Amino acid sequence: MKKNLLIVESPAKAKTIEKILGEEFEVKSCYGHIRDLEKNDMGIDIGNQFEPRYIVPEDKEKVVKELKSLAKKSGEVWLATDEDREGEAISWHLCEVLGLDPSTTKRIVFHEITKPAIRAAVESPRVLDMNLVNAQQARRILDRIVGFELSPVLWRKMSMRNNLSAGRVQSVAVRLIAEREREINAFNSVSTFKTEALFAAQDISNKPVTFKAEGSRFTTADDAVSFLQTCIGAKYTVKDIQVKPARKSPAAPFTTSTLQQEASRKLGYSVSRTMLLAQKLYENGDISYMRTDSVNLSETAINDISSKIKSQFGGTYLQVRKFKNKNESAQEAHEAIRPTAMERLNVDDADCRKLYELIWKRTMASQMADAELEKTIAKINISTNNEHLTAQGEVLKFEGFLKVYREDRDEEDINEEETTEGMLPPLEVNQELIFKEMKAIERFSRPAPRFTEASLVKKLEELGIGRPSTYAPTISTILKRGYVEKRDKEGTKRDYRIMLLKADNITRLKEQETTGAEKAKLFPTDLGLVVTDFLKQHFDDIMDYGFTASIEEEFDEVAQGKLTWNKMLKDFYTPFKQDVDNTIETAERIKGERELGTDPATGKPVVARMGRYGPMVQIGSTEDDEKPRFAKLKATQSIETISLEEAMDLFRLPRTIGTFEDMDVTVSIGKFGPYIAHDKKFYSLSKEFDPYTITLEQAVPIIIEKRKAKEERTIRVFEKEKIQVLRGPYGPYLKQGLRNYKLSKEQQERAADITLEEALKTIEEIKANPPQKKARKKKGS
DNA sequence: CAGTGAGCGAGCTTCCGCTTGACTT
Repeated sequence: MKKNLLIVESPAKAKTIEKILGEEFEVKSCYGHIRDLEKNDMGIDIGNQFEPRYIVPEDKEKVVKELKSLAKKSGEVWLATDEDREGEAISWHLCEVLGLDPSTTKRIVFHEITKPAIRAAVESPRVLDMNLVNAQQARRILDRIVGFELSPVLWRKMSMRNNLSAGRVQSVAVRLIAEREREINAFNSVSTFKTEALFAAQDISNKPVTFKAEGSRFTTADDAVSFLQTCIGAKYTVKDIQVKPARKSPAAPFTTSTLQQEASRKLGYSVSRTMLLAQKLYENGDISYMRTDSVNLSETAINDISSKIKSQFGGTYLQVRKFKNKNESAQEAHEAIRPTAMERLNVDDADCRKLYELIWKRTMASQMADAELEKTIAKINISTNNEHLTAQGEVLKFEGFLKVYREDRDEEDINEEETTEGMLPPLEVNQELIFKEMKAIERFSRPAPRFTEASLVKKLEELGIGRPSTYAPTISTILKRGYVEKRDKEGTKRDYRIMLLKADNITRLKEQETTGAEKAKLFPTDLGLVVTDFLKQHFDDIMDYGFTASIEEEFDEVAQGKLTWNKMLKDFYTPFKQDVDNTIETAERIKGERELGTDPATGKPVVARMGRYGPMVQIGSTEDDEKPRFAKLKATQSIETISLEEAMDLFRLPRTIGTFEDMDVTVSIGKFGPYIAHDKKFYSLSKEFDPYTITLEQAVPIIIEKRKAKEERTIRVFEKEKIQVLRGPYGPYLKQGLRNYKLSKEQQERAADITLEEALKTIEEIKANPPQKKARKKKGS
């Protein structure tokens, strides 16, 4: 009997399933989508009911060919792609390409790669759900329309660069970052004065300890001082003690988004690094599938985890839990991310180990008992006024899941008020306390922090925008387009006031703190801000945070057969296309201009705006007789925040800072950043030097150093032919003019002896037979 | 390789969501 062919999406999955199914089935993978819309003319016949034109992309031709020939040879073809909208569509495309009848071809689904789940699936095949397929087609076509109509609008209206893009997901992601930045810029920090007292006491073993109690907050320094004055000479008595039990529960097992968040907080990984390592672990069979929005664990997995918890910590630590997805947009085609075998505590690959451990711990904790705490709150009376102080303590009574795992929190979720920490010494009601000191400390309110990659993913997921497979690529896209930058920001120093009451005396102190320092955060560029403003102004509905959620509702209606996909698209397209046409016709070019003031020297206006080559400042206007002066903004400056003073500073380049070897040394900023020019040669400046302040004394050693480095790199020179043998990071190589040529291993070893003849011959050979670059993707034809 | 900044218009770019590899100027 011929074997049946079962097709799944992922090759790693195919291997596992083949083992489970045995003789009857050959299991193959189609590597995701096998067809896509043609790129020419959008790939859609808009006038003809939005009829899509599908093609097999070049990089999928091989897979499709193989599947076709296998399908011919096999018995029956079974489709086992993921059970969600995209998976259903992949199965339909397979039918179309392999010539299968969608109304009879066997379609099976499972949410976990376990023997019982797959056996059960094979027992009850169904056929394709064409409504679900149509919902996917509607999703695909709408995204194509939005992307391929909006992007060209930007090309027309922006004078800068020509690979700009816009889309349902990326443009909203940029908007989130842009708006957060403006919130931060507009934030007015307000300070309040937080009071706290220190008392001396003895702990259980009679050791002297101090503990803290908090009082009211005051809005002004005077109020705080007045309060401290009323406390002079006071007695402090415990008025009331409350002891309350409390519990903490573990977080759900990982989804793609929560894994990215925790790997970012605990390990400092970027979203793409996390996915790369997770992919390795998955391909190695160490973890379940890593692109998932489900928090569900299979029965098989729960049994495995349970027995591991029992053997390692004992039965009191076990608490089997079923987690539910909060998120409505979740499609739950897979399990949560978990180790495939809990007995494996670690993996060999050093790069993957930390991530694996994180997944292992989170998975264990999710099925462990609550942690039990005891919270103590003591209220303390002040004899000289009506205020009171509060001391809080917390004791862990039973560790529960905290034995293995504690979830980190985002900056923005950390509430400054929560200061419960440590234990309180034993206290009794009516006990008089030994007062040491009381402080009123100035504290400033803080704006919301900038997004990290991971906190952006969290926000997108909350809004139902994007999918587990696209979070990492979306971030790459907005970075690549230059809408957003990932960087650190140095903090600034700030004074804060402290009023100290000690030994019946009040003293005023001043201390310094650093504020606003950020690491690996997402900042919008001027380009991102300007494009966001433009899109919001003209395509408000697409930029709305609720847009995806609302069209998802319509896709659901299509999936339920209550709405036809063509009608849905028509209702969307008619007003959208009008907006597009309107915008092309009437909207002004995007400039993002901001007036900064007038140039003190000439009285001419100074503006900051987007130019052809990026953000810049300009003195005078192009209509003047005299040509305006231009200067590029520094990387950390923005059109929105640059001051007139900072702008005028930019016109200080190029500077001549002195002479060396009888020739001028000048400093400027060029295409490749700041540089020193001397004797018609250029020397790039490293970050530690500021071109605006660098001195001749600093510049000369740089010139000498670079000359020396160049000499050391040079192995041989054939002056007349302009050929050099140079030492590079990958060993010796040839350079003629501006082009580099590789030397063979054998040639590298005797680089110093290479003759002019041999060099010329090598270059000729390489020119005649250029090294194969990776084949460029051809456009859909 | 180290400057540009008007408007015109060749010919180019672009979306989101499934999936993995093949590269080291």
